[in-house]
Parts: sequence; structure tokens; C-alpha cells
Amino acid sequence: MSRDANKPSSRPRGAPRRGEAREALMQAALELVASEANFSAISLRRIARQAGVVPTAFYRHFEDLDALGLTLIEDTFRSLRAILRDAALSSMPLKGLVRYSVELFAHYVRDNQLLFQFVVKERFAGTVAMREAIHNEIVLVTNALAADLARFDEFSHISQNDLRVISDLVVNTVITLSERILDVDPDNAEDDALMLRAEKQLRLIFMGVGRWDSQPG
Amino acid sequence: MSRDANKPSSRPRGAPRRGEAREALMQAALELVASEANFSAISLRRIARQAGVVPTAFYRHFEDLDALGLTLIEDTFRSLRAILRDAALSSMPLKGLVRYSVELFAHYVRDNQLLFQFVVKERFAGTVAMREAIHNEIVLVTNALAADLARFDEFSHISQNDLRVISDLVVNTVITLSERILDVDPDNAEDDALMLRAEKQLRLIFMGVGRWDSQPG
DNA sequence: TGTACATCAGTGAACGCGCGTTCACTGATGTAC
DNA sequence: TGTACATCAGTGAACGCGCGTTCACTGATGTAC
Repeated sequence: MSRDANKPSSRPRGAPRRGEAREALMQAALELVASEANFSAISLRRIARQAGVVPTAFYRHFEDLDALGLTLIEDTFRSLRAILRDAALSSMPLKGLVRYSVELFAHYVRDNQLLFQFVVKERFAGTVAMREAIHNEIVLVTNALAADLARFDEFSHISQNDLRVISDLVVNTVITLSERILDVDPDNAEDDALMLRAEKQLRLIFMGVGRWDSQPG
Repeated sequence: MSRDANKPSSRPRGAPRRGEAREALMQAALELVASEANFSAISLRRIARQAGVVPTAFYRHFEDLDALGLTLIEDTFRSLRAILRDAALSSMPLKGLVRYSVELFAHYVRDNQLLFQFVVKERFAGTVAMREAIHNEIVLVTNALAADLARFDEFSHISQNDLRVISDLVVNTVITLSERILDVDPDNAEDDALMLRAEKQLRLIFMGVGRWDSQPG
């Protein structure tokens, strides 16, 4: 039991402490979106209620709901970019890279379930601003992957453009994996099957790359 | 000019003729979803207004908005299944199949732009019932593709399970293509680039299949 | 061909509700002295 | 260490609005005779 719980307080039970409302609103939005259809289906008032805050307090932290949504997207990808940077995939041997990457990514999606659920839903169903923000971030990830692949000798026969085409296919496959992981109970056996399938698909793609000729004539 | 336009009528200009309201409501929903974020963001009253019908008329044709959404999904896939059946891809030579399939599908998506836009948006952002309906239909398409592939000699060394893994990757790649086609202006040059990229990705996959071994060990 | 009637798609008024946003306020916290 | 004050996060009442849904209705269409 925390000390606070024993002290008399004018602050309602469960309400966020001063200065924590912003985080509480973001978390509340994520929770509601995860349990409902999507972001446009939930109201400012419900988010405030879930955050334990009065509706008008919302405006102290965000201009409107759009601003909150964009902040959630930015946060998700800032964190994802950090993970991908720290993973330093390009310094690994190609052998084993696929399995390692799939497991890393799957764990990361699980650890950030609510954020990814939000992004998956808003990627096509969000406002134009949100869709563009997500799209731009995915393009950045794809470009980074293409640059990483270019460092491997195994891909020296592939043109820069084709490396982007291949990276695009890889990224889409990994996105599909994460969409599926989010649909499945965390400690379900199905989870392993999803990862195994994605792994097979990525190995299949890289097998094709071995035979690929960037200058067909 | 139609004869109706010359006859005096108590029916308001633009309002659907008797018995056409159901179609008008479905079309109105598609138009509004295409111009807004998604289905959950539009109201029964706006759909009725767009259809040129009074809100209560909606209940003559659908129990609620959910029922309308599910009907749109069923219609989309009934039509798509018919196209794929008639295309009879499995009776074609494998050579040239990729280009033909990509072009067929791209044209079909363009011709049914509003329906596909609806499905793309609701695939992850819809109600549970809508998401399940879409998911089940995609599984059916994937199974059908696996069965088609099994008829080719080129794939005789692939296990049934691996054929499904491969079909899944192909279907996902084609879904991604259609999502992108819907984001782009119809007579834009970018359109060809999208098709070319998808074509390359599919050829890459089938190159991998040539080297694939279903019994590694 | 004409008439009486049943059907039922579409109407229009009305309801209570949750919504986003405004406004003046309160009172806890941090800072200057 | 104590006091006065500025800041500003959070409050609570109030507003007008569009919403989904109900209900009794109207009147065009198709059918039986």
C-alpha cells in the first residue's frame, strides 16, 4: 500500500497527480482504441473519463483529438527507430539474421501492444494527417533496410532500386506479421506458428534474391 | 433526358425511386467512407442524407449500421470471388501469369474503387464482426490460390503447407498493391510504377520457390 | 377494363443523450525576496 | 526559514448540436375480382 493511500487527499481516487494528465490521456486513448473499433470511434469525453480527468483538462495538453493521435504515432515510431538502430542488424552475419530479426520484432510488438494496435488501425482508417505520418515513417524504415542490405556482399549484384523493391517486400511481410501477432492471445501456441511462417516467407524472399538479376537482357 | 424528368412528381429532386433506397444507402455509405476516415466515423443520418432519404427509411432495409457494413463486405468478396473464378488462372501457363494477374487485379481494384477502399479501411479498424468477415474471405482466397498453385508441375516439390505459406505471401503482396493503387490518382504515372514493383516482388518470390526445399535436413 | 383493398417503402415530428467547446473559477506548486 | 505572489493544470457549469431510435402517418404500387 502506498503512502498516498493513507493520507487524506482532495484528489479523487485513481485520478492522475498534477502534471501526469498528459500521459494519462495518451494511455487512456490507447486503451480505448484497443478495446473499440478505432480512434475516430472514441470521443474526447470518453478519453478524459478513462484518464480520470475532466473533459476540459484535455485542452491543457492537446489542441484537439488529431493532435493526440499524431503524438501517439510519433512516439511509436521514435521508439521503433531506436530499437532498429540499437539492433545494428547490418553488423550481423546474414546467416541467422532472419530468425533473429523476426524474434526481436515480435517481442517488441508484444511489449508495445497498445501502440502498435493503434498504428495498425490508423494506418488506413485514420485522418489524412495520421495516414501520411505513418506512411512516411514506414518509408524511412524501408529505406534504412535497403541501406543495411547494401552492405552485404550477398547483395552486391542487386541494383539500388531493386534493393528498395526487396526491402519493401520484407517490410510488408514484417508488418503483416505484427498485425497477426496483435490479433492473437500472447501465450497462445499459434504465436509460434505465425513467427515460423513469417520466417519461412523471409527466407523464401532471400532465396529469390540469390537468383535475382538486376540487369536482365 | 429521361421521361421522368419531364413529368411532375412529388418525389424530391435526386431522391431515389421507390425500391431503390437500399442501393442508394449502400452507395452513400461507400462514398462517405471514401471521403472520410472510416465507417465508424460516419452516422446513420449522414448516410441517409447522402442517399436522399429520410433517416428512418434506413430501418426499412438494414437492422443497423453494422448490418449495412457487413453487406458491403459480402458484396465485395462475392464479386471478387467471381472474378478470380472466371480468370481461371490455373489453366494458364506459369510464364506470363504474374504480369497477367497483377494487371487483372489492378484493373479490378480500380473498377471497384469505393468497395475496396471500404474493405481496406475496415480490415483492421472495423467492428469485430466486420474484421472477421474480411479475414475469413482472405483466407478463402489464399486457400484457393494454394490449390491453384498445386496444379503446376513447377511446384510439385513443395509441401501442401509450404504452398499455403507461399500463397499467403503472394496474397499479402497483392493486398499491399491494391492498398497503394487506391491511394494514387487513377491516371497517374505512379500507377505503373506500383504495378511494376508488385510484379518484381512476385517474380522474386517465385524465383525463391524454385530453390525451395520442403524437406530440409 | 375498372374498382376495392392490402402491402409496405418512405415520411416527419419528437425524444433523450452524449458530444465538443466556452468560460470564469480554484487551488496546488514553484519562485523571488 | 518564512511570506507574498505568479503560474497554470485541473474544475464544473453551461451552451447548442447532431445523434439513434420510436411512433403514427401517408400514399404509391401490385393484386384479386
